Amino acid sequence: MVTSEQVARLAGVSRATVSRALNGSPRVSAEARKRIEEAIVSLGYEPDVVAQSLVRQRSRTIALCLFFGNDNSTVLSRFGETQHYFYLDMLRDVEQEIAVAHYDLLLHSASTTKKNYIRSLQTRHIAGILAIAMNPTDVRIQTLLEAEIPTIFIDSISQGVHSTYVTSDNLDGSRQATEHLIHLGHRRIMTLISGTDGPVGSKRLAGYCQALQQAGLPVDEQLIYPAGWNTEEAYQATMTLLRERQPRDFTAIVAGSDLMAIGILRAIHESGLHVPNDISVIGFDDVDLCRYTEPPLTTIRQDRSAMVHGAVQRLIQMIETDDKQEECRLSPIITPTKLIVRASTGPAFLQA
Amino acid sequence: MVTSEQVARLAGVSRATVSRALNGSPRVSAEARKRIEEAIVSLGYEPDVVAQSLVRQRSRTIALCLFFGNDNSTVLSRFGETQHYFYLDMLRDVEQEIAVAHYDLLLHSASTTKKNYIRSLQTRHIAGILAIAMNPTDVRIQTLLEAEIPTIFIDSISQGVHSTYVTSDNLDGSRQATEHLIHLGHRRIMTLISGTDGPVGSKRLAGYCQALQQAGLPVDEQLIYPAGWNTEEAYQATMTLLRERQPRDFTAIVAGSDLMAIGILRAIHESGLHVPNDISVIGFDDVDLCRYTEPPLTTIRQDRSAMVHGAVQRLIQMIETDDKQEECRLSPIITPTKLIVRASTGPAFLQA
DNA sequence: CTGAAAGCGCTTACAG
DNA sequence: CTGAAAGCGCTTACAG
Repeated sequence: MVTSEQVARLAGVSRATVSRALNGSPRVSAEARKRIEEAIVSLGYEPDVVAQSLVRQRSRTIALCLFFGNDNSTVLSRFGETQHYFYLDMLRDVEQEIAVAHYDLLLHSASTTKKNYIRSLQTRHIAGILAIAMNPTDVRIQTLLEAEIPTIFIDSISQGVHSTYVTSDNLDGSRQATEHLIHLGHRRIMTLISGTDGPVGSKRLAGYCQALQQAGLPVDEQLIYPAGWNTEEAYQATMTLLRERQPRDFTAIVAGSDLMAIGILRAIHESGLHVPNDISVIGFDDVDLCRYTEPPLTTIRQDRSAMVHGAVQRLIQMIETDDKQEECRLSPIITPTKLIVRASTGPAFLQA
Repeated sequence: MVTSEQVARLAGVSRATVSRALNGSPRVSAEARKRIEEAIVSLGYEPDVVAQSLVRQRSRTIALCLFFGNDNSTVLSRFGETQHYFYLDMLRDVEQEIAVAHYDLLLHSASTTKKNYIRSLQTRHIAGILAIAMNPTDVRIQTLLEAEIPTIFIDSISQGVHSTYVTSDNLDGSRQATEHLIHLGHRRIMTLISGTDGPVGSKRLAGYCQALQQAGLPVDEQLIYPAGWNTEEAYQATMTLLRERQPRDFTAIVAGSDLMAIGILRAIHESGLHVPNDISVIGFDDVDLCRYTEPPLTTIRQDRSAMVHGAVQRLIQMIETDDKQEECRLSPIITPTKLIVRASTGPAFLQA
């Protein structure tokens, strides 16, 4: 490995000067800077990131913390589960943004105890944390808040001195979805909804209710059906629904998410019914898969790019003000949503 | 931050002894060890990982290198593309295995030049690399080989002093798939295949041919149709196929992958045909999604767990022998595949 | 503008 | 079995 010592020798200066040149200090003469740059190129020098982290007491690394279960699972462990596909789609944008900002991304596996978890983040001198928690009451959220490491939450309404959050306008999105169905003539609109105790589910439910009320339609308890976020539970719930509700008392379904909608579509198919002629279905998220469902899924698009961009910018801003020992309370970001019409929704006139 | 200095003071020993106790050296008295352990607990001490990495000249970090395009993209950047879903499913198993072995996983974004890429891995003192390259001629494979960092490749046939690979028995899997269709009475079996210049595609094509030959069926060039690994290209290819082949000269399709099969199913649906009554379709990989396609997809399962377990064990073994300055050429691992029958394949007697 | 020196938190021969 | 000392590769007051 080439060290700064070798660069210094070749350039005829001290390691201190090499370091200054590298870090853009103004206190380096033009000649010295030139010789150093030449030496760096000819030796193929690149500073040792580990040594830099030690002396700076901070590495340019951002840790990803995904709390999807209540266990001490690994970051990606539950990505195979359909309820998390949306966040997965998000992850690649996260990596891209973080790379542009010259940070590394660490998938650090949670250790057994709460305290150790923070400690291990600290002993790695993590610069910041990007956190996604499915369960709003997950104790690890509080743990992160206490760690005093700059943290940005996605879809968790958690704020503090070193943390803030970014989320979609879930209420408005769900309102648009429901409104779309109302415009198509639907009057009995079911919603299969998840996590109404959490920030995402509760807003989506509220948006559904708001659209009905604005249209002068009653909010019927019978039309609000709870289910898990995943495809399988949505499938099971729909099967139950179609079996029990005879004659059927709804003509459309607002799904809590796209992956739930996929389960719903499957249940409707299996029951010998047609989408959208018999039942219209609308999703939420706009994952890539929507184009390939049968039929292609009408949905509400979350602006992933805006969410990720906002999240990373906020996080880096927190890291930098933290470096200067300043306090920094940043406001959250709420990104807009948008209706994407495909083929799973249609007019209600075909129904009884 | 609690340091080893503080632990040493509290335990009445030197930092050297604390370090020895921590690293399981036998040269520590029972009493000293006991006092040190107590001090560690009472102070909540955990060693600084960055400092350890510096002095050991090696961090307990494994870098993930995914080369999916020919660009300098980030690790996850192309995961939204359907052709990579299988590897994504794999990634969570990778993380799990690596966590169990007490290593961290780094998503390190590729820098611009070939040389810099290795340098930046080195300046981070990466212990090992887990690499997946879609394109067998990707120059970065060679770059990795030259880096002399322990590397395990998945699905790339690359070996060296510090590297080996793990892959499925793609030939046998594809043979099983084709045989399954032959057993169902199909005689004109199409294959939509990708990357026949690479290790995966070429083996799958070979398996298809082998099954036909063993059954005494001719290998007809007309039945081998190249397409990209992704859903969209498979969809387009199938649409073209169904349009151009009138009357249709095949009754079944062996897809290069599950995600290709999804595009194929969609094209068949849109053409007004039925799966499996008109055309049988079989995939490859057995991703989670297979259960939710319409109809559920018959496929060949790759043993992800075995692949990942083998990969991580091999990698760690290489890291450890590398630590001892020993040379270590490990043999590759070829994991078995298995036919999973669902509803997208059926008997051929319904066709003309 | 520049260099000598101290220090980040650990580990590891070396001497005892 | 144990401690003092050197060292991993860098940065940063400090003095000039």
